[in-house]
Amino acid sequence: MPPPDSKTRLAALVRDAVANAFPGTEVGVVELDRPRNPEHGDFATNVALQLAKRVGRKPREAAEAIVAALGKVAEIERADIAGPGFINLTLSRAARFAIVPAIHREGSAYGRADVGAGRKMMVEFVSANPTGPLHVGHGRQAALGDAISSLLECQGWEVTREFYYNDAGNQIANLALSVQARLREQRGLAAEMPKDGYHGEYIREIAREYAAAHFGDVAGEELDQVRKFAVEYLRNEQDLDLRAFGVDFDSYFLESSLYTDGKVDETVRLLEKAGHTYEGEGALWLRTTEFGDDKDRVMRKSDGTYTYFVPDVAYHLDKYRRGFAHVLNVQGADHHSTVSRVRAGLQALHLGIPEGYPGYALHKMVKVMRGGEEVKMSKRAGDYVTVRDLVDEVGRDAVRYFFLMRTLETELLFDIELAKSQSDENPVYYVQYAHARVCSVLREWGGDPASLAGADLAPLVSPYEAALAQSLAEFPAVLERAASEAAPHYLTYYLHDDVAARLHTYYNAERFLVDDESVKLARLALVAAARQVLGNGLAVLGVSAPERM
RNA sequence: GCGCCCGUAGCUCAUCCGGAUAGAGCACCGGCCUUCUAAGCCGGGGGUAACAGGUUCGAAUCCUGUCGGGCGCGCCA
Repeated sequence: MPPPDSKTRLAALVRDAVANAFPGTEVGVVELDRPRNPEHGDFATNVALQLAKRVGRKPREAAEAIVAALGKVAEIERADIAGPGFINLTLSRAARFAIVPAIHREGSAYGRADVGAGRKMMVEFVSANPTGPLHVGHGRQAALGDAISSLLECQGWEVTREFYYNDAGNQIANLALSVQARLREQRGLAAEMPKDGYHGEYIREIAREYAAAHFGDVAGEELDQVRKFAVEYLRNEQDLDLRAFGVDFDSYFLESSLYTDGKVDETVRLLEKAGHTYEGEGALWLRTTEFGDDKDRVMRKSDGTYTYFVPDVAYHLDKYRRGFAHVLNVQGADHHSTVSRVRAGLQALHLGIPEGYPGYALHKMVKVMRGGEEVKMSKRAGDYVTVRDLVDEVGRDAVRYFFLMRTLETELLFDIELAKSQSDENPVYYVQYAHARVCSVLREWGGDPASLAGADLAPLVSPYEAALAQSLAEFPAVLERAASEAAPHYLTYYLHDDVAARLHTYYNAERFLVDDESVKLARLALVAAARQVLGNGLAVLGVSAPERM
């Protein structure tokens, strides 16, 4: 394991100082912030402000007592009291650059942690129904789910990426009827699209493919056969799209298997046995209101079939039984009502499943703009932008990065013209370019990068170098936060604003391949460490880190 | 009507587990390429953080209300 970074170490020192200055006072976690203003040192803490009232002292006096108790420490060059009572800490140079050899030592493992301790975690995402190609919303989800999975893996979780697809139910029936109608149409027979049919061009394509695969088989238009063909066809198309997008799943789960394996029936029996069901209006209901839902839910309709709610509960019970005590479902926010419903259903089983199970990461939908106008998307009308379109036109890296830059709760605006015509301005290039630039410098230098691990860093004196080293030291904390909050955007902003930007600034301010050998090696060691962090970060996001651009 | 989310620069968005002067990209203005990649760097203009209260030494951040927007409220999935 890596040694604690300077921030952790400083926090511990301050904590001890507080304990010494004010014996018997509960300190809790000491927060260290990185001030925006460099004059405020490398780290600042507000402990004195928070403690002042409790210890009956003025904030500045409390700060003075803490600084006095801190005494002289090798890592800290200065401890100043500022403003209402902030304590500003300035690191010694050695402490500031200690991160550089550590990064060289750890290489691609730098930033990893072990909070997961090898425990199993399932991330379910995309889970598109096989009724059409993947659209931009699925693209956002694919990018998010994959990045969140990678983040969790970085934190020591054993992650399984699962895709759940609904291959049963009305939507599939409509798909089959739609294809069948096109098929008959193409054969010159009487045909009528179902009321809720799918009108996209791809339905005609499936019909043509079907006809080609069943040449001369005039009778071969039975619904069941058409349905199987269409589902298989679309599943394959979706897989191709996902592969082109660089997303791989560990497992695919079929909703239909819940019926064939008897898991739906078993779930119903368990719920009845637990005593939370009742008959009413010809249907079987579950009292989900007893578990936080806002109204009771129908389990079995009066026609004898189940609502989607039952297989949903059966599916999550199955996840739990497969040994996934930790599950994160990445879904569109339009599904948020299912959260309380599924959890209520699981609680009603009385099987000891935790209340917050499963976890959810809900994201807002993607709004597509074309030429300044919103593209209204309708799946049934077949009018929408696919993942394939985006990857072909904008490029995989740019699309992924763009999807990951936004917080989940923001509606994501994807301007097609902008993405296409100005793809050079996409932030991903800025980050990739920073990586390529360092590669270029190291190529030019021609030495062995591994030899930089032991470089003497004393020649590093500029503020650009201090700032860059500080940013590099924050990488593990950024990963930790991004993983625990399922928020990859923390990582995209960090790579862009804190690493790439500082690297570009440094690049413009100083030359690396200077005559003075010791200065050269020190600078190369620093930028090589930056390259490592960029590479590690981009790998987590599923974005390539090019050596040349 | 009820529930969840959102409202920050001309535009797209960060910051939000309370901290010091609210940041970045695009757009606009002015500088920087005989030098390791100018897809870059430096500087400038641009803000009542929707609005009104409250809590606090301190609020974009927490609480309440109002207004505006999105999503969800089926024996559809």
